[in-house]
Amino acid sequence: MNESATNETSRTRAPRGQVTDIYRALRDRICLLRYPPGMLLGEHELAEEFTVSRTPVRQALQRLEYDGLTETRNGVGTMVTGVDPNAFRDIYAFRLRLSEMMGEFPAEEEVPRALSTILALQDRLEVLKGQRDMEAFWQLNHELHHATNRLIANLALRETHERYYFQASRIWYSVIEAFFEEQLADLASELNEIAGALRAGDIRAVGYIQRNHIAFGLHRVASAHMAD
Amino acid sequence: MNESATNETSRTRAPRGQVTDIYRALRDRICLLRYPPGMLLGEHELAEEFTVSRTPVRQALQRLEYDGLTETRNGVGTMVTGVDPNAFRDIYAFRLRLSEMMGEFPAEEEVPRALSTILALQDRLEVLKGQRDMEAFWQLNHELHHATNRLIANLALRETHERYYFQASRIWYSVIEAFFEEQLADLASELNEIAGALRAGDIRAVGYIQRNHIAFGLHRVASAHMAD
DNA sequence: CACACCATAGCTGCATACAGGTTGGCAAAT
DNA sequence: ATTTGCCAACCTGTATGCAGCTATGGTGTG
Repeated sequence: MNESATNETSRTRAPRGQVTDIYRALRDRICLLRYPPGMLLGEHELAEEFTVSRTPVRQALQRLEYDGLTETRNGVGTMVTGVDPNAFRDIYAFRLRLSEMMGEFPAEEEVPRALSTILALQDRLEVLKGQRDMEAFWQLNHELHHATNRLIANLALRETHERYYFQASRIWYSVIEAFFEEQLADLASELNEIAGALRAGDIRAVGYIQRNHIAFGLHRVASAHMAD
Repeated sequence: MNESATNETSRTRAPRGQVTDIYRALRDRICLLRYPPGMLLGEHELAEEFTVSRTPVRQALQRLEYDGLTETRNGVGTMVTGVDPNAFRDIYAFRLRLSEMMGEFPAEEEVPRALSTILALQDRLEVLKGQRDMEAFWQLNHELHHATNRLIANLALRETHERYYFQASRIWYSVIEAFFEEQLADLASELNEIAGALRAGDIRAVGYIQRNHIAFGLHRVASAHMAD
């Protein structure tokens, strides 16, 4: 099991060292829902897995807590945070606005790379249609995010865009299973639209496409919660 | 010397413990420029000052590094980061957009408290006009920021607004002295305008006022850098 | 006198021991 | 049988020792 294959996230201010590796591994596990909300993590246990002492593990966990992905309580452990409905609405509303903003800071030179990434993702999505592989689906979403993130020329916006993507990604937990086919179709058309926009070199359009699909997802989650 | 008087910053996800105290104290010192860019901090030294071991100090320093306020190099120490002109432009452009966004998430119930805070700040600014007390000026700016920050009803936007405020505040380092009177006058009119907007209950206006004054500051910094 | 090399002091990164806190279960009393 | 109080196991928070790295100053040589 090669955990170090954290596919080189868009390093904004490239930090280095094994702490960052652990951080990324845990963050991906949380966002890929292999560590579902409410799960309790032990420092000693993780230290054993990564073959280090508790110290670097603690550092990684503290960064996760700072990101709002976990919550550490003395004498208990570190828990993957759940989904606070209020925070959830805030994050989504904010992400809508961030996506709309993307077009204001276009990184033109990244368009070719992004396009080729998107095309590759389309192929992989085709393969996915037969199965019901959640994790692969998540991975695909992640890579789409990274591809579009690189189209942002503004460092601050890019950081924020990424930050809240990770926070938002866990929210699908409750709806992912119920709406799997719909989301698959949605992602397919999103990829299509983005490919078209990139061929036209229109980064602003990419932002709006992303915004709309975030809104669709928001609607889906909202209706799922109505059903409660 | 009572360092624990870190005037209770707008706790978004209230973390507690002495690590956070140390973090806030150091962050304020950096943003108040008592620790100027390039300054080297030693863990042992800080540990002595706060009467703790290196461990909590290290945690605070790591959070500062994560915020982009410091940079830690092995074998050397932790250095207060300088001002990268590119990052500087990005942060300012982003902050402009964030301020414009404020009006979309108004926290109406906070208006009275904000107004009374602003009025108090006006009085304190009057006192300041005679002297040339940089630190008091900074403190005033900080409190203005906190007052307006509370007017944002969206947690994600509020966090981001705060995050980049702290990053941006250090940038004035190079211009603060040259433009002190101008900035004093600017702050006075900003307070006036905000007071007016708050009396009208118009939070959107507060955002636009803030946006404009950020833009003024940006122009000032830019022209100062032209002079190089 | 200039330059290169090396030793050394000081710093951060990591590991580990200890202290403080929380939880769950067991036992005893009602 | 139920409830209550206590204790023990486990977990995080903190302190400290050690290893690795960096910079600097002094020394030896050209």
